[in-house]
Amino acid sequence: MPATAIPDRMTSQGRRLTRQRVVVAEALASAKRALSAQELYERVKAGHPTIGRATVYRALEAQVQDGMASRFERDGHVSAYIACDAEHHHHLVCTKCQRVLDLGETVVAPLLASVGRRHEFLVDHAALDFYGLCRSCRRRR
Amino acid sequence: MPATAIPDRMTSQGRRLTRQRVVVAEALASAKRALSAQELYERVKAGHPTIGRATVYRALEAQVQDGMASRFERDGHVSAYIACDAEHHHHLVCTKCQRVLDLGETVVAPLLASVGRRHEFLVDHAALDFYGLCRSCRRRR
DNA sequence: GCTCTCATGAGATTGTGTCTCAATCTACGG
DNA sequence: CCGTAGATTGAGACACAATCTCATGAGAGC
Repeated sequence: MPATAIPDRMTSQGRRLTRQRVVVAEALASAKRALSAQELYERVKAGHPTIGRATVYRALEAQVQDGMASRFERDGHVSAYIACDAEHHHHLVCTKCQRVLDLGETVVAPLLASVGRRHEFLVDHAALDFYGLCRSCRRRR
Repeated sequence: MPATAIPDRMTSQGRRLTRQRVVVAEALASAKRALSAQELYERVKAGHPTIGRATVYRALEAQVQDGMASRFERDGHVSAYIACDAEHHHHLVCTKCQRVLDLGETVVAPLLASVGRRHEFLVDHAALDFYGLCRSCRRRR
């Protein structure tokens, strides 16, 4: 039960604050791991049976735009989402337990800079997410 | 018309050399830019009207496995493919003209190493592809 | 409260990618 | 050079995530 006022961050861009988006944001924040839109939809639906699939998709898209969540690709062409703070950073995704570790921008900044310099390439965004096994899943092998 | 003997690289893993896979490989190699499976299917079909969609998908998958092509995600949950040599490397993808520049493994190796060290994370694979504007598209703005 | 919008929800629709299976073709041994 | 075993193909059906539509319902400023 975080004391963080999640709703405060959801009214940017003239967006209205609705109960549904709050519910989706709280569900994602409490998951502490990467979830696909479908998985999140099912979780939310347990407590709010009338919520629509499209609403969950739209809420997730809004969260990504507002910097409250991050999206990346899971095997099988499925988007997965993880709640995160607004600072731009990247992730280590455990392909087994779906837990996510943060990777600070400072670690990857040198790489981004050298790429832009060496190739005269204007980097818009980078898929800088690492997939593998986290420490505990690694030991369990 | 490259003199490179493309077929020589397609018989690994007990795979049989078929006309269809050669056609797909040549089409991708001559594209010089990233193509989705669907785009490639349409190109190939122009010269070989009886080829099946599934065959193109299977051929692309085989090429990725054999290190002859690389796959990455385009917006809208679509896989795109680019022909490349067997050395493992990453890419700079121009989101406007779909041309692809290579990014040598040496540039990203330090990052991979530091990630594994600092987080005790066993990196299986990383989405280390950069999306943005290449030099010529950048100037055209 | 009222009103103007925007958001929602239910389902249809889209589009990528996978699967099935009989017919066909490759590779290889004789 | 031919025959056989088994992988590959092609056509379409299928699975699935994601998007779109549009009437209904709810947010926010007055």
